[in-house]
Amino acid sequence: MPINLDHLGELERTHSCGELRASDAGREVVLMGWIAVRRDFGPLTFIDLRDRDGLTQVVFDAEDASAAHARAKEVRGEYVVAVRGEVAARDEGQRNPKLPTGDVEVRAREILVLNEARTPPFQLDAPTEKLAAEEVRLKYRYLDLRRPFFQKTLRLRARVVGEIHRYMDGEGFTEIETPILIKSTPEGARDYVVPSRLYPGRFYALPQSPQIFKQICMIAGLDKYYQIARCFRDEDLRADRQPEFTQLDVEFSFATREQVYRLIEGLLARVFRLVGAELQAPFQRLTYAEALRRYGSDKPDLRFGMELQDLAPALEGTTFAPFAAAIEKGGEVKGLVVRGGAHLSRKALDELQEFAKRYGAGALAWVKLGDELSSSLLKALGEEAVTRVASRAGAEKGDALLIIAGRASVVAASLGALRNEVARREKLIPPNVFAPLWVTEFPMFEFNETEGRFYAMHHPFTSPLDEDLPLFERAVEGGETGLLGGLRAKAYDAVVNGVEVAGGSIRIHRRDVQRLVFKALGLTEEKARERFGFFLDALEYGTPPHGGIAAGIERMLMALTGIENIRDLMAFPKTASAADLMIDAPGAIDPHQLDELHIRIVED
RNA sequence: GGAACGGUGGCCGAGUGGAUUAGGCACUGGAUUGUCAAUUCAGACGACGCGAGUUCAAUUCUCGCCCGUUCCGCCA
Repeated sequence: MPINLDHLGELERTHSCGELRASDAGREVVLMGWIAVRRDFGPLTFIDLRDRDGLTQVVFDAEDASAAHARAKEVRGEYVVAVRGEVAARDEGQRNPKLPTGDVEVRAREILVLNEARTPPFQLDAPTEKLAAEEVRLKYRYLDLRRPFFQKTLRLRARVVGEIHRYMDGEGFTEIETPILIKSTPEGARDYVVPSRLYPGRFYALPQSPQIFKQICMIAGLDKYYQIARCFRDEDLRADRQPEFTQLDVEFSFATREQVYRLIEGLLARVFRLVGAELQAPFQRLTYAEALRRYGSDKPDLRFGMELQDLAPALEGTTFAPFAAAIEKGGEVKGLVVRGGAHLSRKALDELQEFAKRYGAGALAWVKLGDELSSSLLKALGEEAVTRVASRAGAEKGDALLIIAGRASVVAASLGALRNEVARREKLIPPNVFAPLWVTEFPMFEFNETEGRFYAMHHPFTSPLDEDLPLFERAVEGGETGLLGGLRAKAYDAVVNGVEVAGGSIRIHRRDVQRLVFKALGLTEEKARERFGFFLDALEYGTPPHGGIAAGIERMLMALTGIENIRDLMAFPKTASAADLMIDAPGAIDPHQLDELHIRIVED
């Protein structure tokens, strides 16, 4: 049934719903917001009024203000109202310690109903475990975002971005915008593409990152560039990946790696201070090779130990086929010690094996040092060998040892993932700890087995280590292609708590080195010209040495808050199949629009 | 491209080869002067994701598809 609405008129808010305290008692205030809940006691009615700042309890007393009280009976959940009244300190026993405003209430003299609301499709104040499915919440995103959780995280996000601007400005960087409609470049992720109306059959691409433009800025003498840039990648999604996301993009001239490290350490320290966390600079450093060897990951979570142990030395001469084969073929046998893991059940170990198999592991062997020794390897190796392996790994009484054998890449991937999984399950990750590090010396190239050729691990503009340059020349000009896999790049990632928050490199500024890279990638001079001609030209007009980094805003927030889902850190995210459930995108377009764009749809 | 898990009223959630198909929240009306996820009484609404198959009978079993989440591949 319809309710007659009041006009806001010239009435103005005096306070938000989150800021009144006992010291405000006696003050006449005007609050505006949404009805969170109404509690009706007949002549006495309470309303929790909500806005972005919090909740304030408003009391309507039929004796004090009968008109307002009657009006308050008509409002329902999510109605929008303005309340004028007096702040009153609550009596002992009536305070609500759960609310910052819980020591006061507003005794209403007047209520204006500014808008009504349909009954919401889901409960905004449901406890986390009873929260409506994300599918429903994404469809009604504007309601979901009213929840304090999003009000809080989105404002934190804004504060982070604000802090970044202040820091970069203070460091003398110039904010420069680069275009969104650009051209598709080969390699890297799939592009999102925009058809051109004026050029039939031609397309713009949305940037995967402003990479080339920021290097052009360096060639242009802008010296210190930054931008908070939207990036687009048409690849399958994950809990930490969205088709569009935001990066702090940075590039500066005459850059050394050490300067980049210092800049970003300062930035992350400032940003993390917003949540009261102190990051110790300089950050620890691990080379890519060492990170993989010790943690099985190029973004190790250093909040806990549990390093991978090489068990091959304790297995010399073993006849146990899986281990013997792995070692013989140049693979590895490695394990990780789970402190206090002897209690792990057979079922739990089976689950962990299933987990490891996703990463290509053949099997998961285990040893438990409980009251008595138990192990999946007891029959195959015998008690003595099992004990030797366990002691080699550093396992002690009460521990468990998890072992995987196989190709080095599989052992690293599966044990690295297992390390995180076990730490999470066994609660071995200390709370409120932040462990930042730099991973350095990434390989220049990565061999793609399916395509039988090398790809740039970072991107094709990444500079090799100076000392690897002679090797690089030999590999490319001397045809010793096999050497490419061993070349190291001036590339680096910043990692916090296992989250890759930033990645970058010193770039190539010399035309001759750039030529070598293209050649190594199998790009002919003509192909390179066709795709990057303008850039290769630019490189020949006095390019300063330069380098930079890009830091994912959402990734930073994940590390900062511990929130594991990127969708919870963006206002309007897409589903795992890249759909927007609120606006129902992507959508079909008008045949007339298709004509204009010279596009015909082919049904398959 | 592959895999796992899930889809039951507006929301959460139990359940079953067959019967009037739990319960809670939300909703509507009443009672109610200190609640804060108020309480209480009454009421109304109304669902088994879609399609095919098996069966006398399918929300339940089978297959395919769609949607959501997570993971592998992919993401320079």
